[in-house]
Amino acid sequence: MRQEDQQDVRTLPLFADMDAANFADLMRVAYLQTFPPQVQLITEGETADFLHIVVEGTVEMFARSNGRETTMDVVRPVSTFILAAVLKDAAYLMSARTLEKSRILLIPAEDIRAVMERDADFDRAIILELASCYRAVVKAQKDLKLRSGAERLANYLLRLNKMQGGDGRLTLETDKRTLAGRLGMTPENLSRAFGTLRPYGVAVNGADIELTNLKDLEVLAKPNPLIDDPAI
Amino acid sequence: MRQEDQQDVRTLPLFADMDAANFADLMRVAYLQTFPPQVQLITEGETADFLHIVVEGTVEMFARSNGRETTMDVVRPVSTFILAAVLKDAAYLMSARTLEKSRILLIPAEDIRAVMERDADFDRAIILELASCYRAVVKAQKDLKLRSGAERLANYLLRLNKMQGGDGRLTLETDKRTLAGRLGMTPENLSRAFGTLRPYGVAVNGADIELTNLKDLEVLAKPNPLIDDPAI
DNA sequence: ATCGCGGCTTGATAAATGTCAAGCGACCGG
DNA sequence: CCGGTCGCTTGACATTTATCAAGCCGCGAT
Repeated sequence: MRQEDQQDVRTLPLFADMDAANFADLMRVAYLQTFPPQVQLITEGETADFLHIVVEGTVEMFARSNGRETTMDVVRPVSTFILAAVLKDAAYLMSARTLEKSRILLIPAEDIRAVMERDADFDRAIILELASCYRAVVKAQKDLKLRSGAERLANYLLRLNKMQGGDGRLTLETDKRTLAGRLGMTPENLSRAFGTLRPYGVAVNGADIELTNLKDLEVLAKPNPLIDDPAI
Repeated sequence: MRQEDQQDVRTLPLFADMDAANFADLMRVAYLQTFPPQVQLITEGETADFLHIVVEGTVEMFARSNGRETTMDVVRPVSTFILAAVLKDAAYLMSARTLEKSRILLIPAEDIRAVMERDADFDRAIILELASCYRAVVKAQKDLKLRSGAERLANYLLRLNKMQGGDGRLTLETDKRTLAGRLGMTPENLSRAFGTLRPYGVAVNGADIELTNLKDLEVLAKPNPLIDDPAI
């Protein structure tokens, strides 16, 4: 494992404050693996063997039931996923697959739990991380239950715009099929939602989007910090 | 505060393993308050001053955006709510109101955070509690995104049946309006969903429900432990 | 008992969303 | 260059869900 990757992982809030020796222990038992696109990393229902950290690439979290499938989240570097299952030593609730070539750091779940037993700083970092994850899902649920499809798309675009510099020019992070699932709609409906937003200054060219009338778009989207602000 | 209530709170996983002196400290600064029905306890957007624990009664968690409102959860004794906001010292993402006369234990947020700094057992209990809360919301999101309204109702009835003895006779815990919001539909649609389930052996009489054909109902509902099993 | 209110249901209709099928256009391999 | 695949879009249609309006029913107050 490259020193540089290790540094990146260390900067994660989850690991930043923990004891150096404990961090070194985790890195010793961890291993880094590179996966091609469209590889399923974990499957819902299996028990959590490893904490996963996306060091490079993109990972989609998804879930199935009946015959249906939906995207739950898209994870980009550098961040962890399925922390809760690892801590509870429980079954994964979501599956994960790579969307592009990705490097994933795998830390055995039992080692995470062992360090948790002896490193109080790590515990506090875990608490804050879990609390943030929890709040993120609550926000996603409010988004789903309180907004229409077009409104969800509009707010997503406004958030992405802010993340990418806020100049009104932005690029989608995934293909539109995945974006549709994430927004809780079908790909066909996503196309139509883009159509609905055109009069509000949303110009689409493949994955490149231009927002030429932020004011009107915000009137439609009615962004709400308690749903859309990732920092809260 | 009654000794009996204190014992009930102590049995919560969150407090069960913590140091006795620290628990006593928390109980000393906590205060118990009784509220009539339909009192709003907290408002989304305000910062988290207290950890709330429902000792008796029922509390509805809800959220608003645009002009819409939805039920996020219904909390019954004995359990905590808005733990994540307290730990992060952040704004509430949800509002809460009593549905019936309720006794609520309030513990100042700063005291919770102070004990968290010095009690490692408490930290581990918080971690498990937060991980459980997180997984509960993930399950709720899967329920919303992967099932139709009637399917959500069918699975809800099956879960409630199990919780109330599993003999096919059960009583709804809230009025139907609140249940509808919780299931992500309008009250009108809940009525129609009950109608859809009648051929599957669901007999409704006010808040009393009888399930006379569990087999058929399960074929329709297709329950999935990774959504419906609260223990996982 | 009667009135009125609130919770719930029902019907009619509209809006949102999903499904199925077709077609366009970019990209890739032969 | 050609043919095929794939992602996306579009149209027609079905289904689901929401909205609006009316009515029913049980219950408490008068």
